[in-house]
Amino acid sequence: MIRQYDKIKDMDLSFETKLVDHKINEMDTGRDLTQCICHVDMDAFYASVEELDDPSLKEIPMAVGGMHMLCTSNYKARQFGVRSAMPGYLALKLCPQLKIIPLHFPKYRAASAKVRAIFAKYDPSFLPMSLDEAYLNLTNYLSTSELTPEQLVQQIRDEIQQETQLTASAGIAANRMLAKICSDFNKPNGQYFLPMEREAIMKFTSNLSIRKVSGVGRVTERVLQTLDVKTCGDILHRRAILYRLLSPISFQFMLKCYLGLGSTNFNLESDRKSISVERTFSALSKPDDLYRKVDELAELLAVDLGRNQIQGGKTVGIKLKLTSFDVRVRSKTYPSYISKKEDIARIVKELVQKELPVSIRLMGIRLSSLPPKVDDDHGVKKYFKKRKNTDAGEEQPRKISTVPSSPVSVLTSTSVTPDTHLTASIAANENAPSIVAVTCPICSRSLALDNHQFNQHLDECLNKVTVKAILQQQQQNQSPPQDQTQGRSLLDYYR
DNA sequence: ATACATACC
DNA sequence: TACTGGTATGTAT
Repeated sequence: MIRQYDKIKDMDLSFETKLVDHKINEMDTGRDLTQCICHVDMDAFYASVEELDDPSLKEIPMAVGGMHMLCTSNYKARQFGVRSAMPGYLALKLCPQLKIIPLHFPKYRAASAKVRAIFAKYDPSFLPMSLDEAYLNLTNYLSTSELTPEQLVQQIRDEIQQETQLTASAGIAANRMLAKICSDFNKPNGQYFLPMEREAIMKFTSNLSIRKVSGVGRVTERVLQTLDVKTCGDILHRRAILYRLLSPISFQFMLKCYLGLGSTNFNLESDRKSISVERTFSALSKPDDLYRKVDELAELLAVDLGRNQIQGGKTVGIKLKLTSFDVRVRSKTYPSYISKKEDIARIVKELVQKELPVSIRLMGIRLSSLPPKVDDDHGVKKYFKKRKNTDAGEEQPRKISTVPSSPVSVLTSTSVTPDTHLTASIAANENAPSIVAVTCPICSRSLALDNHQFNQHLDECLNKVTVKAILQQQQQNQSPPQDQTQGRSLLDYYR
């Protein structure tokens, strides 16, 4: 990617900038500020539950988990650098006095149930993310109450503390992405309210470390750092470069970060794409042992399928982690849906067999290519539910990576007007709202339009059908483009 | 369609 | 002793 970057960093990207600005404007205008979303996060949940049972644990550094992995640590332990997701033995090196408590899931589930009962009072369709974390849509409740969002959330947190003697932190904002970030701001036992207003949100994101955004991990952070993007606000300055370097999905996610856009939709189950189970164990290599594992996992997966009301999947996959820690993933797709545990086991065994001989410490099996979710809604409701609207996008960011090249050059390369002319025209347009002759980069037509009209024209031009048609036409009319992949990203935006 | 990588908790 | 474990999904080939 660095090479790609070097190649384009000195190029004239004013057209890309224009295109991206158009997109930004569109997204900004479509912003939904009508919802009040709250993210509640219990403080050091498992550790706090353990402290309830044994208050003496509060006085010492303590963590919950095992030698292989810790799930949570109390705040005393965090002072030593003991974190969740850290192997216990390593934590002991940092903090030899650390007391490690084994997991007691039934207790955590019981505590979680109490908390969830409270959530349900304020939002019956609250969205639990794990035992200790949930999103609430407070819009409805607030509309029937005199309380401000902050007062309401304070009340909810008070209630949690009364009922469970556990503390929670919360974030209140216009969407899930922002609420999640806010819940981290005054942790532990605090809350942060980000008003559901455009200006407040833009100010908030402008200085917000990109790493705070859920979905941006260590790797992505580093990649972005290379491009001088540290905060969500930085994305604006680098928008043209990002547009050229990132995949359409990643780029759109970047724009959402910049604008502080996120989902307000709580229906996660609707677009699940796969279901899987995996287990780690002490090294196995005898085929019989492996096949026994397959049967165990197939059983678990079949149960999970039933519990989630999933009919089956056409693709069956395995994951093997060798004792060398290498990971192998294999899969096979069938014309019909696989769901019975016997069928799963049989296919998985075939896949495993091809990998023999192996010595593994983990086996996972997966079903994907799931059937489209059956909509059991009757009546008019479904017409509202089904709309996979433009923005409905969950927080689905993940992989940042390069896209081979930009679609723009292939589009402009066919236009009668050279790039330089085009950008000059647009630039002229910028400062003088008068009518200027431009060549539309999409349809190549010469147009006499003012800035507003030009944008409107872009709108019309930039829809799936038009773009597809044009790309097709270009492929016919033109000697093969230097780069076959070029049409891709632009199409993907409007798919 | 398949393999691999990153992220979250 | 020991670098987690379970699930989802984006991206490259």
